[in-house]
Amino acid sequence: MQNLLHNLNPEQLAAVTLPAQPALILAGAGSGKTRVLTTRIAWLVQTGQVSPTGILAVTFTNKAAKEMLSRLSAMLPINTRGMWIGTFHGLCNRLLRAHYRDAGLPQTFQILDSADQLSMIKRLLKALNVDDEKYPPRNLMYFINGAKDQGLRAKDVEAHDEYNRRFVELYDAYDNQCQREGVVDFAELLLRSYELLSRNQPLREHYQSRFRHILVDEFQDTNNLQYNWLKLMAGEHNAVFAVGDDDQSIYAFRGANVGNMVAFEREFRVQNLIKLEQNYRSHGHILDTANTLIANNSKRLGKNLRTDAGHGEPVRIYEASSDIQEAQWIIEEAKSLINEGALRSEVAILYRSNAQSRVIEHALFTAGIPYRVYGGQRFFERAEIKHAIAYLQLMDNPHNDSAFLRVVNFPTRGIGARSIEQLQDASRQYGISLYAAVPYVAGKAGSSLGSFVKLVEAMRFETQNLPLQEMVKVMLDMSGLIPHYQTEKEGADRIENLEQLVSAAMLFVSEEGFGIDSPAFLGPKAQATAGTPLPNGDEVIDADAPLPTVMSPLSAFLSHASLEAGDNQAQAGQDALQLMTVHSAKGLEFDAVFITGLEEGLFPHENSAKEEGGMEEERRLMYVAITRAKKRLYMSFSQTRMLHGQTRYNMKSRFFDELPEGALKWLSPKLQHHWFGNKKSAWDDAPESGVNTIAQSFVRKDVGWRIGETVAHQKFGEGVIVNIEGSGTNSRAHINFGRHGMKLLDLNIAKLERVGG
DNA sequence: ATATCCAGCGTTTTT
DNA sequence: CGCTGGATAT
Repeated sequence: MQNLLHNLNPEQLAAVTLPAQPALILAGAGSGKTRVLTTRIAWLVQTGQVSPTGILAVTFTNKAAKEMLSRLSAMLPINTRGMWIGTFHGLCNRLLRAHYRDAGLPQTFQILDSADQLSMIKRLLKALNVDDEKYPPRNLMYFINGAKDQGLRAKDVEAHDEYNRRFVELYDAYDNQCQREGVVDFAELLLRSYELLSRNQPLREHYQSRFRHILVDEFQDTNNLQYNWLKLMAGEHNAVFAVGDDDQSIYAFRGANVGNMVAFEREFRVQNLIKLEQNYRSHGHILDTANTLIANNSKRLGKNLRTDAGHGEPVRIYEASSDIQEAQWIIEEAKSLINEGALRSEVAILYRSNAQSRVIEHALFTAGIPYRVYGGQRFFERAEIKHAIAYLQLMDNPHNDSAFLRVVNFPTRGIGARSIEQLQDASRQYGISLYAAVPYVAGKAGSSLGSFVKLVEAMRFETQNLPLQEMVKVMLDMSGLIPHYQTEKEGADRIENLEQLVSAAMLFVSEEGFGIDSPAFLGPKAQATAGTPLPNGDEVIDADAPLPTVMSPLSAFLSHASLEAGDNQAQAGQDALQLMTVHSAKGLEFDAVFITGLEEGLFPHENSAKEEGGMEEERRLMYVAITRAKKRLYMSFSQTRMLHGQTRYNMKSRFFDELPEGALKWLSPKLQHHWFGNKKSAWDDAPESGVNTIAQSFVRKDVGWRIGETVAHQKFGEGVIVNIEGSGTNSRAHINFGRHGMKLLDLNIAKLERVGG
């Protein structure tokens, strides 16, 4: 135990060893948050205060859960089985699998990912003859998910007008359809288990008496439903240990509610509030920069990071003439960092929106520097994998209409739109799944559909009692997917991925313990004598009953495929520069970080101005970006940028005005906007020549002002001339005043001053 | 049933 | 600019 606690600072130690009471840990960036969480669990177990089965630890991502698990097994001699450590969704899935009957779900219920959900909604709208111009599927999806995240069923949603009433109706119809098909979306996993626990008292009390300690990671990211779920699990007596950082709350747009931190403090009457402000990641100037910036936010719980590391290097700021030139500068700097011995994987290039990566990628590609872009397509999201998964889904639950439609005619087997229409009519008429409706379709369509049903049934029959990876192999053989892709020109990669699916299944079996000697493979009879009672309504059984009794390996694998879509970074393996959005950088750290495109409209993003609290969220995002850097931080912005096919002239980000001058070093002379003045500007010697010539073509000498020029206005401050129209006494200019927005000013009336010229 | 064209659109994302 | 999805042509 001494080992466990040594090397903790006083605040960390205090947090780790708090009594079994509600606690809120405000953990700043790089303050050892994960360490505190895992050490707390290890300490509780090791001091005998709680058995491993009494621990419930919740995270948002699978990555975080895995990290916690692996650190724990390094700390504790005992195995971590029996602890519930996972994502909200993963844990809810576990709960629902164990108590599927009480939850009103079929044993083989399947999980829709966002793409499945959207296609299901589209299908529903079509079936109900709803105008999808008036009710866009995407909006309906947001509506449904938003309501579920608030814990609201269709009947609970208040609609104030006809339009919204229709949304509510469609929400209800959607839920009914899901129930018919035996599928649940992500939000449903949470809502369903929330409802299960709240109406089933014995079950609730069972879990409440089990989980004495509930630990929550990234608490600032919880939505209202998750918060209420936690409240239910905690009951009156369990100790909730919430760790979070309000300054790093950047997911309001998807329902996260920072207010949960304050609510938690109040509702749980938190007596133990500990701030972790000692930062072990960044050098002083970087930290000062972060602190000074975030101090501009008014809604904060209050926290100031400190470091023992010394000032370190100043934060370098660079003004580029164009996005292309910005990219070239980044690459030059990155090159010299690497020459100085930096690892490529320790250098990150961050941007606000994905579209910005293109220019940077292009430059990196040309320069032949290995790089890796995060946020690409994930393994289980690939089309060929989705098709294979759909076959597996049909084998496990043939009433999944989405899966049915995806592969009924893939590879093509002569089942066209007309056959499907007939089938959908029948399914609607009898209120049954497409699969079940097949016998009701007559004629040629009926017979080709019939042979598809026979195929699925043959797959089920052939794979009975086979290990999971063999099931996948048989499915691949019988489906005809591989021959189909063999005839495609780009099919080789797809076939390779399909083969990887077999490996994924194998890996899953070995990791999750669905091995060959697990009861699942002993067949139904052996299972019945294995002595584990099946869950039913009369008896509370714990979700720790050996999983195969509640979930077949196939069901488990399909859950895994939906809940953990796989790696989302390309070209893993080699040492490469790291490119990603600021959002995906959260939780990571790098020796050197570039924050790029720091311009009004981009970062802070223009849309954030419209939203309540939007600007503060952008500032937190900037805070997250800054605090990713350990030793060296660069920030850059550009005077012109190609966005959506047109050139934009942006002001530099307002965030520059909120940084401590003493910690900064401007690499380019300030105020270089006089492109066409007498002085030679810094980038006249730049390797590319596009910008000046393009801009020059817009010079309007007759009105005395130039496009791209920075001007100052008494009321609006500094702005950039974006366009000039008219001439002489009738000339007006569109000027981008950044935070004051775009203005159209009469050049003969407005009193403008040149800036820097 | 597949290829090709064009209109429309464009913040952030995990499960 | 570059992608997606719907509509049309072969």
